[in-house]
Amino acid sequence: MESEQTTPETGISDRYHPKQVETKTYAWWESQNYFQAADQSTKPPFSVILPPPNVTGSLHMGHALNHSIQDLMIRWKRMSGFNALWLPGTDHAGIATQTVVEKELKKKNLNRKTLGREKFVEQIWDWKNLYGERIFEQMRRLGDSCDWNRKVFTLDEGVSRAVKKVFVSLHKKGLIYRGKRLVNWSWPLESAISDLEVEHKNIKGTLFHIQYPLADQSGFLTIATTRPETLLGDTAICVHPEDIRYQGFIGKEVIVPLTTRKIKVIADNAVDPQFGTGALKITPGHDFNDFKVGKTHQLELINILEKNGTLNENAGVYKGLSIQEARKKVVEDLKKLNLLVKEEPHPHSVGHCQRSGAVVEPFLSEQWFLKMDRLAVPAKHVVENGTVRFEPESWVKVYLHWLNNLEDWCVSRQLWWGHRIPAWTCSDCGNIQVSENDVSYCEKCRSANMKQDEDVLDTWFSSALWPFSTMGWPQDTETQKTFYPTSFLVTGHDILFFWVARMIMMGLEFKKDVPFRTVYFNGIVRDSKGQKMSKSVGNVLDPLDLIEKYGADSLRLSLLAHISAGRDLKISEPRIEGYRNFMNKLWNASRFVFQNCTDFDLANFKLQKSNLNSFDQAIIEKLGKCLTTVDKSLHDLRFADASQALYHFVWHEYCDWYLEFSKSNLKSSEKQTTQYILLIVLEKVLRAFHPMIPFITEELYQMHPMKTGACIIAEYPKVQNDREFFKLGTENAETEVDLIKEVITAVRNIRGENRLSPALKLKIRVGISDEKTQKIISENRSVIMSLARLDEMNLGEVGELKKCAVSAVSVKDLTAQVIIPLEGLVDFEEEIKRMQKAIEKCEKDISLLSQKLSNPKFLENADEEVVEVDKQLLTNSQKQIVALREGLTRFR
RNA sequence: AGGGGCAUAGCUCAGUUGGUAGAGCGCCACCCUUACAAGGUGGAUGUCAUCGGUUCGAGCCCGGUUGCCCCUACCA
Repeated sequence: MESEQTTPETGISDRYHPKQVETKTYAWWESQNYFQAADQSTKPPFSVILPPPNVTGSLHMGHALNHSIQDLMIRWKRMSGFNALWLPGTDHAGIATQTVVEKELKKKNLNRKTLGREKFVEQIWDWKNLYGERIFEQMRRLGDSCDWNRKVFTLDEGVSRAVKKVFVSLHKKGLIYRGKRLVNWSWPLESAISDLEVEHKNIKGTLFHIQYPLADQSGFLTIATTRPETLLGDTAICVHPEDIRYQGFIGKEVIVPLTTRKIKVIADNAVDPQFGTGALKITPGHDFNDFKVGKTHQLELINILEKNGTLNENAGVYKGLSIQEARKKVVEDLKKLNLLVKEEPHPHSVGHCQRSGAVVEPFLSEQWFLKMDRLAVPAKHVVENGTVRFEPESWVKVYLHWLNNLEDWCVSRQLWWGHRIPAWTCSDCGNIQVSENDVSYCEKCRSANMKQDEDVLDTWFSSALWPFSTMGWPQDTETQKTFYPTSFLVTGHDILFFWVARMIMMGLEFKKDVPFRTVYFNGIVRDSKGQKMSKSVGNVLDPLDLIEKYGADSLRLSLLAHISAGRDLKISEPRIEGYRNFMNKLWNASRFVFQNCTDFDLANFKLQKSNLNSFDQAIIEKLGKCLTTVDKSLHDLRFADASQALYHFVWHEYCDWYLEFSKSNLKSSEKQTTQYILLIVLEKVLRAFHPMIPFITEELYQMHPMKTGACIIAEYPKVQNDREFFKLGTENAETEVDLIKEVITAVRNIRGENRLSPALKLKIRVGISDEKTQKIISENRSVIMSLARLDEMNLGEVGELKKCAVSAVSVKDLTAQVIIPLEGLVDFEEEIKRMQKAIEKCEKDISLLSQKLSNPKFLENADEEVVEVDKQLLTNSQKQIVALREGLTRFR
């Protein structure tokens, strides 16, 4: 049975309900314009551009991770006095979007070809206007604090202008050129794709050995191929020049099977004599290597394919067949002619189109290319010299290696959705004009028959300009002056080449400065078994479901608390549940504080340093250390460390101990001081935790009597900014409190090990041999008695140990023995075991430490501090073992 | 083939100048102790993959081996 309790005085529920908080809070932040950054400000700038999600996209776990990091950084910087801009936008995602809309059309029995370009593009726009910003709504659920007023779409007019300008400028510089080349062709898309869009997959293929009859009928030459149908485009046979088997064949002619064409046998080093038969058929029109060989030997180039992947008239009777069909047919026909001499299984890797999944065919066509070598040089430098920092650094090598081995980038796509290439061809004289503005007549022949290029640009072309095209470039805007270069980029390493490298090149070329200072590579979110999440496997976790179930903060923290740069992250529901429990813990701790502080008079309270007890000083000390760790971790981009430090402080320092100590202090004359410390520590924690878990912290902050406005724009707590307060914390108090905790833990331990009921109040004795310890224990008698559940505690000599459990505690130079008479309470066997174990541990320590300390080389070489610590440990262990042994003998 | 990464408690992972192995989850036991059972208290569990080297001292540094993962390129 679950029952919902609320506190009458405060009306706060005893469980945290994220749903009741999140939407309301987000709407409030947005209405107050808290996410807005200013183009001009006296504050230092901090800017992040959102890697633009596809308009077809919906929020997945990858986004959740990536955005949690960005939002953490933005909120942290915003609270730390920066003019923080998180600039959102979406990507038109050429192929992806076109595919989605085509599918929609298919349902209505339409297709893009019958619709025509103009109508089809209209349809896509309609679709985009309907669904294109769905992901922004989902981002709001996560809590992303983007400056929504600045949202950009890659096909917006401003961005389009930037794209045209860059294209024209690169063309003028001779970096963009048109060329007829072999490209990776995706026949379902009927478009070229870039090298990066080709995915290599290992498949089980077949190696066919095929005989080519010599033209002089003196015999055969046998070649091996995995793609027999391409023989229809063969224009040579090639062997290695030093291959003795084939010396007699070089220069002769063979007949291409199934045709009447005669082709030459040539020699080239490109052939590996070890592979297959050592003879290679050359098909320059359909193979990248053959294309090169064809070029050096000036071979004819035969194209046997149509754009849609069927064979053309050059394939003779095979015309109209698909590649697969043709392959089957060719093999059959070769068999009939007894020209197929061998088929062997041959595993090899084949390029597939990343988008459509089809096998990529090398295909000769006219495309636009961007020369990369010149752009790559400065892009290498800025990463080498650290102007752009990669985190983790290991990606630098990968990046440089790629830039050193660059092919030119095929930037044209035979699609309809995207930035149309700003180039016009004269139908009369063939002149090509590239221009930012529409071209109406030919500059060469004055003809008005100018036709714009049908192709659009690769989506990544506009993405490469994103850091400045979103800020109004090519116009000279204040936004750019303030926020370019951006401060921080968070992205997956899968788009290091697609996007990051190209942004660096374009930024340097057109803004003369890097696009960002730091790139943080987040890993991939995997399922609990380490598998990639995929629909077909059915292991996809939907962030929106998780938010619905556990709240956005739980999701964010479970991601943030476990990331380390560049490493993949396994996530499962039980983990998120754990962080949901933490939210509840924080909620209830706050509830406790608010309940107990309803009578606290903040306005008239004046903190007296002398009123602070050890617990107060110790918790301030711990909080200071925690905040220092958080600050350092965030600067070092160690988000997990920062999150865990706060998590640990809240649960295991503040809740487990300070709150418990406060219960008796709230009844004492120090009540007001305790209330104040309870409140102020919580208030700082809420602010410090806000960037990771914004919703719950804002909600609790709004209930907090010390709030000033909104948590989201409150100052981020830092020890340096609050020296007066943190000076109140002391190491001495921390040590004292640690000793008190140890004593309490010792009693609980004996109780637990001996299965003594928590309800049973115990009588104990604490053996003490120094005044300092004596003072601490006696001053905190009531707290110890209450938390250890005692009804009697005597201090003094160790005394009589007959039938007593003994536990020795020590913190730094403070030591004590906790002695509990167990006569009549327990089965002694358990207690004997416990004490024997403790003695064994002591013995082990003593032997290890004394061995170390008697080694002269250790004393010589080790740091003084290390030696001191070890000496202290040894002394303590020696003291402890005496009492334990004594106790054990008296037990029997 | 080249490059990179990983191997630590049953699971997921920390462990940043080398100084006696940690957390969370899970597990076991006892507890509705007036913030929280989405909780409290206590407990068990590791030849830190393997071999060798450097060192007074190695989870950490160096070299070899094994196993898994990723990237780039090629595979007629």
